[in-house]
This record gives sequence, C-alpha cells and structure tokens, in this order.
Amino acid sequence: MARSRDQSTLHNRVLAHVGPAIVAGAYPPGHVLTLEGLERDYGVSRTVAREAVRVLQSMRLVSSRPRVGVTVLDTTQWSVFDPQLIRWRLAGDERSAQLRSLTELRAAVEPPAAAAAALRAEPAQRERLLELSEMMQDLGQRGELDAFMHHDIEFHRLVLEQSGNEMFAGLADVVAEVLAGRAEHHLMPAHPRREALRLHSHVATAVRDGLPQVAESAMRGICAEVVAALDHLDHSVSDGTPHG
Amino acid sequence: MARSRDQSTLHNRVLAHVGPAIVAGAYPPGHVLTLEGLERDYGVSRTVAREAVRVLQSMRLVSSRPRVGVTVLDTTQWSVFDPQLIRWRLAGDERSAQLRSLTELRAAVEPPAAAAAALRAEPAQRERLLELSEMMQDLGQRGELDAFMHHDIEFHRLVLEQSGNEMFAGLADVVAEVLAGRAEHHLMPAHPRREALRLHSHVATAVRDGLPQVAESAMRGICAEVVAALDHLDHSVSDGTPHG
DNA sequence: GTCGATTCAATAGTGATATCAATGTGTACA
DNA sequence: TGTACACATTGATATCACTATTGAATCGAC
Repeated sequence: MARSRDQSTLHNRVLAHVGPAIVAGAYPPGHVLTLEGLERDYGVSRTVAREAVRVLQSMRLVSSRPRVGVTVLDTTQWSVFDPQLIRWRLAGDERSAQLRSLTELRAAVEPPAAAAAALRAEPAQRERLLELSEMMQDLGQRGELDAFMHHDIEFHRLVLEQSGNEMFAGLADVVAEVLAGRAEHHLMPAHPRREALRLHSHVATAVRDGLPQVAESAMRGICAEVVAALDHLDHSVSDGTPHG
Repeated sequence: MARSRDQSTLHNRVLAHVGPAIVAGAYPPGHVLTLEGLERDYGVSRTVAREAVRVLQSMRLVSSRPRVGVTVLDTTQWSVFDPQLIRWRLAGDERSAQLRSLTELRAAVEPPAAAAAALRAEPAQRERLLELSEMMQDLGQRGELDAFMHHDIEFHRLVLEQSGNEMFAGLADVVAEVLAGRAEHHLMPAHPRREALRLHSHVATAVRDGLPQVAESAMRGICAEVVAALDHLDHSVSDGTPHG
C-alpha cells in the first residue's frame, strides 16, 4: 500500500513536520518562514529546505518571494484535493472537519460513479463486485467487523475505479481512508445495518445488470445514511448508526 | 486571475515543459529520465532540475530512485485533482477527455453543492446569486455571449464557494475553466436556452429561500443538460445544444 | 553443467556547502 | 512627501562527499 508518505528522503521528513504544522495552524496564514529558519530548525541544508518549500508551494500552502520569505497562504488557496494535504488534515485537529467535507464529497460522487460503473465496468469486475457484496453479507452477519470493513473499502474502491472516470477513480484512496477512519470515530455500528447490506447488494446487482439508475439510487441510499449520521453527530451524541 | 502558472522561476519553466510532455505521452509511463538529462536539455543547474522533479514527484507523475533515475509513473498513479495537472491536460491532446471527466465530476458535485448553499450561504451572497441570475437572463436575451459566460462562471463559482464545503469550493477554479473551455469547443448555443436560464433562476431563488431540495433539483437539471450534450457529442456531430 | 546465492563495482539520486546574482522592502534622508 | 539606497532573502550555480540500488561477475552446491 505504501500508505504513509515516504520518509526515506530528508526533504520528505522536513515536509512531514512543516506540512502538518501549517495545517494545524502552528504557522497561521500570513506567517513568514525563511529558508534559513528551516535550515536551522531541522538541521538541513539549503538544498533540502528549498525542495520542501517547492513542494509546499505546489500545494499552494505557501508562496515564496525574494526579500520576503516563505509566506503561509490563506486556507482558501490550498489545494484541498492534494492527497498529502488531506492526510495531514486527517492526522491533526482538522480530522473531523476533513472527514465531514470528504463524506459530503463522497456522497456527491459515489452515486454517479455507480451509475457510470453500471454502463462501463469490465465484466470480470462486475462479478467481483457481486462477490464482495456477498462476502460483506456474510461477514456482517457474523460480526467480523474488521474483515467487513476491508471488504467494504474494496467494494467502494471498485465502484469508483470501474466508473471509467479517472477523477472518480482518483478519489478511491481518499474514500478508503474515510471508511477506515470512521471506525476510529465510532461511526460504525456493532453490526452493519441490514438496510445498508441490502443496498450494497442492490448496487452490485444493478452494476452487473447494467442498470445505471438503479445502481445510482441504491448508492444514493448508502450515502444518505452516512450523511444523516454526520448531521446527527452535529446535534447530539453519536449513537453509532449507519455504515456505508 | 494569475491564470498561467508562474513562469518567473527557472524550475517552473522546466516544469512547464516537462509536465505537459509527460501528460502528452512524450515520455510514456516507465520511461526513465535522469537529472543530468534534464540539466542538459534545459540548460539548468542540478538544483533547478531537482526542484522540478520534486514537484512532479509530489503530483505522482514520476518517482525518483537512486541508481535508477526519474521514472514516469502510470496514469493511474497521477494526482488527477492537481490543478496544474488538469491545466496541462486541458492544454494538450487530452483536452477533450479531461473536459469529459470534469464535466461528469461537476455534474456530480454541483447539485449537492447547491443544496448545501441553500442551507449555509451568507445572506449577502444569496442576493448576489440572484443578481447574477438576473443579469444572465438579460445578457442571454441580448445575445451578449461573452459577458454572459463570465456571469455564468461567477454564478457557478459562487454556488460552490458558498456551499460551506471546502472541497466543493476547491473545484471552483476548475469548473470555471470547464465553462470557459466549452466556448472553444463549440458546446455553447448561439443563444442560451430558455430552459437553462430558468433553471439558473430557480437555483438562485431556492438558495435565497433556503430550499435545499429545490436548489439541488434545479442544479441537477442544469448539469443533466450538459452531460447530455457530452453524450450526444459521442454519437454524432456537435449541434451546439445546451449550456450551464 | 545448471541453478542459486554472494560479492562487488558502477551509477544515479541525495545531501551539504560556498558563492554570486537578482530583487523588493523599509528606512533614512532630501 | 517623495526618492534613493542599504540589506535581507530568495534564486541559481558549481562542486563535493555519501548512499543506496542494480546488475553482473564470481563462487559454490547439487
């Protein structure tokens, strides 16, 4: 999986400190860093410091100008779709806000992705999707939550990847992290809800049978539950409702 | 607008050549570049070549390993949401494929964004949205297509920005480019369709009145037209149907 | 003799340092 | 109030030593 970002190079290690620090607000927008400061703080050469800044710059987290320094940009400028940035936010205080944004995004994208998959998925992958939904049924009933979650993740990843839209597919990793992240946030019920299981099954069969509107509706049902749980969290305590 | 990426620094100039070259397939996946080669080809120092590679690396366009070189990664690895990458594709042969992906993405995201805006937009911005839709009516009837397009872009940008979801908002620039790009692709009718104009108006009033479902439906109508035009392009010649 | 493990050297990226150029800010001065 | 200058800071280059990986050459065993 090569999950965590590569720590093998120095500039990545610097990045792994400065990036989260910016995201966490340790350096607020408008704050000015200098290359010399970075060299000192992390004990690295100018070469390495500059490379780290270049990457931050390409994410629009900072802008670098002569005589001024490296300025932290306003949140609205950030490349919020950058996977690395998303991970930094998920790892910090922004976690719950980031999960919320991502869940809304997911709820928007997955239904159309399911529809597209019904039209464009490879035959073998349609079968695979059906298998996954059956395994989810089984694992769900037996209460094997961890294995269930992994199959759930694979299910949603497969739908996105088979949508035939590279941008939908590009969200697969992020959606996987959202699904994995919900467990730690106590958004998972002890047993997956029957309703959700049935909806997954409907998505799978609709994709197999090439019925885009059915697939879209079923997926919309899955996502609606998830978003509802999110809204519910806003107004009261989590009681662990749905799953997706 | 600061449209074109910054050409002021050397590494950005290298990036502006290498990036599009990779995207265009001049260096196919698996192709190995070397820092020395980049230095030679672009007449820059090692530092500059390295910085360019770092940025490409953060976009997952390439991976860099000692003793191996800088390897172009497979398309499926790319950070397809990176604004710079999107622009490179829009500027090259991938243009029409990229417009298609983005249009599908947009069709997925804008309706929920409109619903969210109906719940969360600032009062002043709700008024602004209404103003924009009225101006669009006027400009559309008078056939002032260029001004119309700019208001259209602002309309959709405003909805996304007022959705209260940073990730929806993060698509504003990209959607703006799609809307601007359609003109060059002959996807715009000589006169905006009445239907589309009315739908924009419905979105604006629904957002003002705090009616998420109405806003979502109306926006879905707008997007459906756009996607239909896209599908139509697939099977026949463009006759310039809708707009959004 | 073939197959496998080990060794080793060539090679390309990685990191550090020194140095100069370019430039915009802020201040001091007219 | 306007202008010019000093200087801090990034931008860029050149060059050094280090490190890790590959792939071939070598060695050994079956």
